[in-house]
Order: sequence, then structure tokens, then C-alpha cells
Amino acid sequence: MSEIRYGLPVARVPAPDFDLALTLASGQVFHWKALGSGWSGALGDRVVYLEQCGDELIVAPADAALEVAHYLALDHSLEAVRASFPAADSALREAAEACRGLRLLRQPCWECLATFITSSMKQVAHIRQISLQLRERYGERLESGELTAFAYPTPERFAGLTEADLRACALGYRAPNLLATARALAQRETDLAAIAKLNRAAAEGALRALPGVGPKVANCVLLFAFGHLDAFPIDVWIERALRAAYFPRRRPSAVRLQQFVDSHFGTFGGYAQQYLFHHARMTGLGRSSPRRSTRQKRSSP
DNA sequence: CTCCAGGTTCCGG
DNA sequence: CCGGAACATGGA
Repeated sequence: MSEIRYGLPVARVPAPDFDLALTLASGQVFHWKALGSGWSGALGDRVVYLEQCGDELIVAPADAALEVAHYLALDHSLEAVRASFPAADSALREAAEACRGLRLLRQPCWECLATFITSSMKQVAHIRQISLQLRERYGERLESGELTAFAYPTPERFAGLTEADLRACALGYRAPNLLATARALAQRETDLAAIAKLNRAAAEGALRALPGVGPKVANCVLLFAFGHLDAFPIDVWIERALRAAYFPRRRPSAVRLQQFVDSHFGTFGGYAQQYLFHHARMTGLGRSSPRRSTRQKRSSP
């Protein structure tokens, strides 16, 4: 007698050392929606329901269990991750402790690349809004039992749209970048599956050849989709956290900072990055304090 | 109304 | 190599 959720048979998957809500809301992905006691959303081209029940994960439909376990990276040993961190690094220890159970996902490559192209200079809430709107307007509608979600639109689908179509989804100046990258993939000028097989440096180079993909977005794709767990994306939050913890006096250039993190954090630097990122956001580290600061750049012509 | 957001690209020292 | 500036849009 199998258990039923939303009209679907469920599977129970062992998931120790895992926090579903923390992971899905950590800023790696932007499309999961709270539903009942769990979450629903598209996992590639199928809709699934996930719910945490202690050290178990409830998955519907049941035959999505293996795919879900892979996506959520339940096979990563977080014990090994923590053990790899520099012993003397108290800032990282503190962040890691606050993010217990947070895992790095294995996202579909195109979905991850496209989402982070749209992410530049946007707040997480707005990235989510854009992402959901693109799915609902141009993605395939997915149904299973009582569940519904939308797949991320394929490169081919985007290739048939216009820049105006994308600007209508609030993409702004990112619209031409997403469109050009989608067309490069749709026309087979670029092959993400092939890039996925390259080493980290080569893959980063190939990604950065795409319009709208710089060092930060490239590293997000390396980390969140290609499984390069040593990749370390540096954004404004991470930069603030790094400066507070490691460079209190001077301000290193972007290149110097990247060299530092690559040598300091090691094999699982990506996990260190995600922990520092999420911890900084939760504690509101360094958000420029309003009004107290001396008025800056108040130049009027 | 002002400031800023999981950046990238182009331009002049 | 490095610092600045432009680029859209919406929430705080």
C-alpha cells in the first residue's frame, strides 16, 4: 500500500545531513514554489513534489527518486567537505555551521547558464520573478497527478523570439545577451555537453566566449551545473564577506581576489563560497548603512 | 526621490 | 593589469 501525495505514489529517500528548504532557497535556483508542507517545481522536463521528513525525503512521483537524489547531490559527503576546509579559518567555520545541510545542486546546464545570464545586477527576488515569467510564457507546461509546473524554455524556443519579447519579461539590457547565447546553442555553434567534459579552466574559457558571460556567471555554471566543486563565483556579497574576513585593511583587485580564493579554499571551494554567501546574506553583512555614512558622490553640475 | 542589486563590456591610463 | 562608466528595472 503505497503512500499518495497530490494524486501520485511517493518514494521515501534517505537524506541525512540535508536541509531541503535551505538548499532550495539558497540562491542557486529560483523556481521552486512552496506547496503544502513541501515544494513543487520542474526538475528538467518533469514536475515533482519534494518534502523533508526528518532524515528522509518524500518524493512524488516515486519514479523520480533517482533523478531527485542526483539533482540534490545527496551523494556529496558534507563531512568530507567540512574536513577539507582550512582548520584555522574561523569565518568559514562559522558560516559552514550556520548552513548545515545546504548542498550544491546539479542543475541542468542550459537552465543554469540562462538564469545566471539574467541575474546580473538583479536582486534574488527579481531573478526569481524573471525566471518564473520566462517559464510560464515560453516553457513547456508540465503536469503529473495534481502537480503543475513549467519547464525552462529551450534554446530553440528562445531562438525564435525577439529581443522585444524578452524585454517584455523585464530582462532589460540582458535581453540581447540571452538571445544571442540561446541562438549560439540552437545553431550548434556551441555545445554545452562538450564543454561539460572539459577541465575547469577550459570550460570557463568556453563559457566566457558567450555574450553576457563573464567570470562570475561562468563560475556559477561551473559550480552549479558542471560539478566543478572548486569553482568560486565572486559577487558583491562574497566580496564583502571576503574583505571583512581576510582583507580588513586593503582592497584587493578582482584578479588578486580570485587568486586568493582559489589557493585558500581548495577542492571544495564552491561549498565554502556558498556557505559564505548565504551566511553573509542572512546576517546582512556590510549592506551600506543608510544615512550614517558621509554623503558620497554628491556632485551636481 | 535616492540607492542598490549573485555583472559584463568597453574605454582610457 | 586597473579603475570608471554605461547598461534597465524594480524594490527598499
